[in-house]
Amino acid sequence: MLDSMNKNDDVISGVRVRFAPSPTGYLHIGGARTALFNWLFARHNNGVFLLRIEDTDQQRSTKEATQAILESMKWLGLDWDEGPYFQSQRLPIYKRYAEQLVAQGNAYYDTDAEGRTAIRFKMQDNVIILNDLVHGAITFDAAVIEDFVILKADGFPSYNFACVVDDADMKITHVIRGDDHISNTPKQIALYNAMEVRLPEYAHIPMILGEDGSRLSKRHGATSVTEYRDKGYLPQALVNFLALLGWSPGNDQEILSMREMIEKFSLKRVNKTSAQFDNTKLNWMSGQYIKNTSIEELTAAARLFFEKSDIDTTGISINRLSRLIELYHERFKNLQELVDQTRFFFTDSVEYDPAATDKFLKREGISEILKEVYSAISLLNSFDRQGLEGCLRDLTAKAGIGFSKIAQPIRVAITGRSASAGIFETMELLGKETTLKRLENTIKNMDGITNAVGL
RNA sequence: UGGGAGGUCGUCUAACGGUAGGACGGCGGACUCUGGAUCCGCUGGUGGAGGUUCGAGUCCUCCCCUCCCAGCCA
Repeated sequence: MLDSMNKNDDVISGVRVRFAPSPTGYLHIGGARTALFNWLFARHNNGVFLLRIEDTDQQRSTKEATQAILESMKWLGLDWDEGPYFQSQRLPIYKRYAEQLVAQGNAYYDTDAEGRTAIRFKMQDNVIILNDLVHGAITFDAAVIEDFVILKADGFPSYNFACVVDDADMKITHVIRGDDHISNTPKQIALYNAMEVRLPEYAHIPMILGEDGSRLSKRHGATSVTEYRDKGYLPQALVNFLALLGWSPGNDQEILSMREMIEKFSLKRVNKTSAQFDNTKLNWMSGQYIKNTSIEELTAAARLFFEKSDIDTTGISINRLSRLIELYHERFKNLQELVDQTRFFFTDSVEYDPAATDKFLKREGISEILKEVYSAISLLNSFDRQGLEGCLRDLTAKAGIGFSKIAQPIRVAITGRSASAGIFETMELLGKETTLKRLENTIKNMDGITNAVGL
């Protein structure tokens, strides 16, 4: 590393860690958090972070999943120094080690009822102690662990074996992974011992659960990094949020840049308790990041996002689009919300929220009020926020009504919604022509309705 | 069932054995334009029962609950 991100004196030298997903689906947020902790640990210690694809299940592994995982890693900003290595390309290595274990008497050939012959590792009757960096010492009685397959009949290694062979071969110094692997660890330690390889350090980090406290699965809605990207979350926001699931910097600071996370990250401050993924708090954090992002940056990102949402922005200048973003800057928590809130800006056929029209338009006297608004502002020479405010406040003052009496009907008429950015700013941005047209259409529709009812 | 891990506000978290604090949410105000924006305030917790101790979220015992491993899945 040319520019060392960490100048603290707690740096461990020679650190090599890895993230080793199996390519059976998208990168989910639990895996992303495991990758993040490994990455933070590597960067904090100026070590090496490598990627290894555990594609040893020929049925379930796909090229598409591998691509999706790599893309998600890049999107999150988790760059790797080595790899990706593919276990499917290392078959001879596993075979060699497995046969050596057989030769040593630590493993044996075993044929099952279906006639498939595999190599099975023989567990001893000893006590195995795992000194975990997060959990402390954990003791296992190896006698209760059954012999397990290390090399399958198809020549592929099983998980525990491939993991140990590769971690040893790739000189991994710290194994940081989900604590669902704690129960696998005594098997892996037994393998290390049989292979006479030095053990890595272990840090088993707590799992991330769904919002109902159960293990993450598809029925929890969005669980993959890809889905959060597609909803328009900023990668840094998701990273920051994930970092704080199971780790804290030791104070009350919640918004941390990548650099700060790297500086402050320590396995000592990783806790043992699983965390439920709370989308509501993610939204809050995402909103914080949106607010801290410049209008220029947001405008560029928003344009891409609008296009992906089938909203044509080609006729809208950067200047005009950035004015829209500026108005809504503090009102959206992800780009999808921006799209939902500002659809009215891009179309002449505004979608009207029925609840909003019921509450603010389909009321007695509203049509008359809007007509007055219409004629008042159509006389304005400078259709800007100051001119509009002066004109409309004047109108309500003369009529002796509260300003919200006209603000809400106008808002619904021109945006279709009961909540929006400031009403003068919105009218200014839409422009005189569009504003008047929408008011006119609204008035026509209302009169049509009231006439029909015979009022 | 056997083995393993873990239980602090609804959620994420903090607390050398020494006043259980922060954040999100929720609720309530304020903003003579909305609120799903912003600001302010409030609410709410150590799974249960014993024990050790001047003092227990923290240490001990028993119980309860959740999750993981026990696949030729990872």
